[in-house]
Amino acid sequence: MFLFMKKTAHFFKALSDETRLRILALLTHGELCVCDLMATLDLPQSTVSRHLAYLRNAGLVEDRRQGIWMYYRLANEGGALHQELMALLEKQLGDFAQARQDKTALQRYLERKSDATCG
Amino acid sequence: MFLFMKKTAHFFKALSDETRLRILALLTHGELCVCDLMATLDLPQSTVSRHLAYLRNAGLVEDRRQGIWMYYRLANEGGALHQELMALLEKQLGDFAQARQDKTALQRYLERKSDATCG
DNA sequence: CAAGCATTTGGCAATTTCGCCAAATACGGA
DNA sequence: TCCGTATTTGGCGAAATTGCCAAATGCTTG
Repeated sequence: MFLFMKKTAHFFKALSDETRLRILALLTHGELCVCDLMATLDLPQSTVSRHLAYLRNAGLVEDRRQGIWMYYRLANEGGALHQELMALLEKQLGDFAQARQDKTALQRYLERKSDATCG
Repeated sequence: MFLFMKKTAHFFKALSDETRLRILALLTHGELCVCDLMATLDLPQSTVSRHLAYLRNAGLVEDRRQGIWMYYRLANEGGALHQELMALLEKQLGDFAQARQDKTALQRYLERKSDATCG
């Protein structure tokens, strides 16, 4: 049921910030831990956490706790508009210069990351 | 070229307000004058004008001056993301309760409107 | 339960946004 | 050019947003 404009406006507001778009682009490659995101984006934990909370409230991501780590992934529930919009985003987000850069940074980080940490 | 996140974020920000979504929904029925919009939405001219300016800056609508009247319509230029998003919106905006209500109000207003005014 | 790491939340300053009134601007007609 | 109508813009206060630091919370392990 995605019939209320207020909710939809909130949904779009969640998409209206560059940092959140970067996070969503990274999440199109799969579930990630907060620490992965802060390392990749080079932002303080609290900033990343705030944006993730914003995305969760808007229904764009879902979280999962595993021990001390919180994993976030793209949400796949939602109404028709949500579904189609997410499909569109997953298809297009990778085209952004910033997203490509972030993807490289993520890969480099994941290679170096010790198995002892999350994931 | 819709490759810059900042621009895309701004685009989504334009979609993140209920009043602007209502305006866009009305414009899916065709070009409208500012006075049509303010009568239909029951909002002051300045408020409508500000939202239209916001939408124009974000590339979502185009304007056309005819005498003293300004007509606004949905923009059809833009990159792939813009195009697909607009198609999605035009398809779905009519499903909102508020949009249906506004559409009725618009029709009623257009019937009563004197031919002497705009349009 | 104490320590330590991962994460969230409180709070602050700077910026943006929103709705509205009032003033300015744009245009057409007398 | 002056007037009236349509529209935009300036400016105000209230509210939301953003990024960050610091403090609080959650969870696991000893």
